[in-house]
Amino acid sequence: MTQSPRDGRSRARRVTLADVARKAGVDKAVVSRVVNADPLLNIRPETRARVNAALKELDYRPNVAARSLRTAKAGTVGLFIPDFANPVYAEIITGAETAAADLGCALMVGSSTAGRGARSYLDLLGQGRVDGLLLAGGTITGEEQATLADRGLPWLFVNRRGPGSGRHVILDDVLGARVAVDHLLDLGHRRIAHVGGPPGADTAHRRHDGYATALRSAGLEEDPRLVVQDVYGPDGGVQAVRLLLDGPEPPTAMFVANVASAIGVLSALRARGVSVPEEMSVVAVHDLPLAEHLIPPLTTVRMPLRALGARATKLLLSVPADHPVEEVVREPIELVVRQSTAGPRR
Amino acid sequence: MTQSPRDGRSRARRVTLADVARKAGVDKAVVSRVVNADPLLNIRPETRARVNAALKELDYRPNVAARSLRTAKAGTVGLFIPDFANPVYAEIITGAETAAADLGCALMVGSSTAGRGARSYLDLLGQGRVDGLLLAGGTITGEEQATLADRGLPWLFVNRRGPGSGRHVILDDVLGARVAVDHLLDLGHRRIAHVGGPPGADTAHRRHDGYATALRSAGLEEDPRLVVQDVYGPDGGVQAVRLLLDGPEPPTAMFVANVASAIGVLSALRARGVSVPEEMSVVAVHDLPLAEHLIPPLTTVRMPLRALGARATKLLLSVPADHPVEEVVREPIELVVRQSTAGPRR
DNA sequence: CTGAAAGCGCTTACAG
DNA sequence: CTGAAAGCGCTTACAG
Repeated sequence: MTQSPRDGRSRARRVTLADVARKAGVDKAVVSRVVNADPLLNIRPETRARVNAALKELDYRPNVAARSLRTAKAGTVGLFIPDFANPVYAEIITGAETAAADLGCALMVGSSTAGRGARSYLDLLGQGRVDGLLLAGGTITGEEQATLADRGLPWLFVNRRGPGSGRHVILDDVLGARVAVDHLLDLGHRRIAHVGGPPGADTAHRRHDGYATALRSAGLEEDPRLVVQDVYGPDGGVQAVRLLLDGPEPPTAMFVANVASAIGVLSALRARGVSVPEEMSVVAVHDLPLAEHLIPPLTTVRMPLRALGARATKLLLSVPADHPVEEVVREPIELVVRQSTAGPRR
Repeated sequence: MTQSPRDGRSRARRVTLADVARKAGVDKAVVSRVVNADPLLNIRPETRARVNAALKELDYRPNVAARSLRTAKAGTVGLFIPDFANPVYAEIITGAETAAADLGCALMVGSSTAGRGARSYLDLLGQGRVDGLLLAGGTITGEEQATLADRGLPWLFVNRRGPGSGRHVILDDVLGARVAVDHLLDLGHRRIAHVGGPPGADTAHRRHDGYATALRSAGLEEDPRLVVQDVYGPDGGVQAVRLLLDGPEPPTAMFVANVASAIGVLSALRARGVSVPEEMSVVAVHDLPLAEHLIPPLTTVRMPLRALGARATKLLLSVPADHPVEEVVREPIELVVRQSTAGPRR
């Protein structure tokens, strides 16, 4: 605790509403209304001009704490993610950040990587630090959810459906998966494996759905030996390749639920001497700048992650906390064909 | 503007200090001192117990806005980065987040990806939203820096030296580069290229320094035709490979200033049929989980990015704004040898 | 050892 | 058309 009087903040006293009011020769209530563009304010143009001049001259900025205290609104939305290192969340964050800024709000992102998990993040939020909380991916315990509800904090699950919450915004993962699998089917593949996400993940569930649906539409039956579930990430992909290639009748193509897993899939295939796409086609969900530079460049399905983050932010801020939100973001999903997919060798 | 009275926040009135005081039968000043563990408070053990019981029973959480208004401290530190998608920043963020939490602070991260750049982020911060600002990477214009100073907001450059600021925390990039280049020298390489970062980047400058120093220590002279500067990122790497391989006397090894560029280097080398490490060794700064799964697995120099983020946060919060900070984080730098480096073919 | 009071900087009915 | 006043929930000298 440095309690020095010269700690840099006290340098110049901040400009307050009262300063502006004095300079403009009006009451601070008037200044407040001008600042907030109160539509009910009926003010003489010359008075408004005087106020605006004073505002500008003194470079007035409202004190956020005072405003928050008075209005019981923080002007901030929280976003909780599992890990900053996951580029999928980077896209969601960017979308949320943009939307929040458009609404005049700040965004406060927290992750569980910092160690203590969602609980300690919730503690930090305290009372009034955020107006609502976006919960992206990861897992929230029942206790944590109860804590949220206790605090009267509106929350919204992003990219996953919460346990019976009825408050979530997701992407059309079923369609995304279908697009990927249809691409493989169009190329002529019939033995198509699915490198799925972890059993607990809602996105994994929905992508598996899309995979099954696509096969069915093509008159194919799902072969359980061709479906592997593992963590999203390179290690999951490595593991999946081992299981799939050691099976009795290996696939000719793989639909990978996540681009991070696909990185592991490509490296494991190479390590085993399986060439892509000649001997194995690979397509994954989520496009990243990286995908183009993998070896070979990876065919992906681009999902509207930014739109997801933006939409979630808007809904969190506009829909009352006790109303249900169950939205699927309908921005276009795009197949990005690169060099990891080709027809099966015959 | 939804002005509905049922907006979810008003559901249950929040518990205030006064509620706790009433329940415990003391004045709220006492509760405040207990909550904040005021060392000057001399309180009868039984009174303290009563207060603590009431605190727990009502599940009291201080109102951050009220506290901030009173103390003129936000309890939040801001971190501004160029892009969430860059995994290097992910590590810095995680370090900062952990340190902030340890100090009882929240972290507010903003990026310039959201469009409007540093200026609009600064506007959002308004007055009192953060106690200080960490500026990682990227570029800050003189005007922006002036704005910062005007607001009396302490700031600190992270992983770069600000223009004459005298307030920064960086890593020992010179050493990191030396470690990488020494590794190549030890393997027997003599024609070692440098795929450097953009001319404006301070880290690029320091890594180039380390490269030059290492060569000199080995009695070698820097060949300007073997040094290429380009953006940090796969595209920069692709570009660099083209320039280097088309030269008169191509290198046998490449020291790449950034792992993101190395991804492009590997893919470009492969596209040109140059095998790694047989015909070309590649080593890059920054280790990522990804590096192990590149083809071939990439040899890297692991830099203490988390420690950097953590240290910067601590310094920002403890060193007065008008004092200089010029620190190099001395956590260990580690060479991670994988399969992209080998002796030169002869 | 504990209480009463002032005040941080705003916003918002209300009065004139 | 503009002003005076109350109050959001804290913290902190100060009084007793």
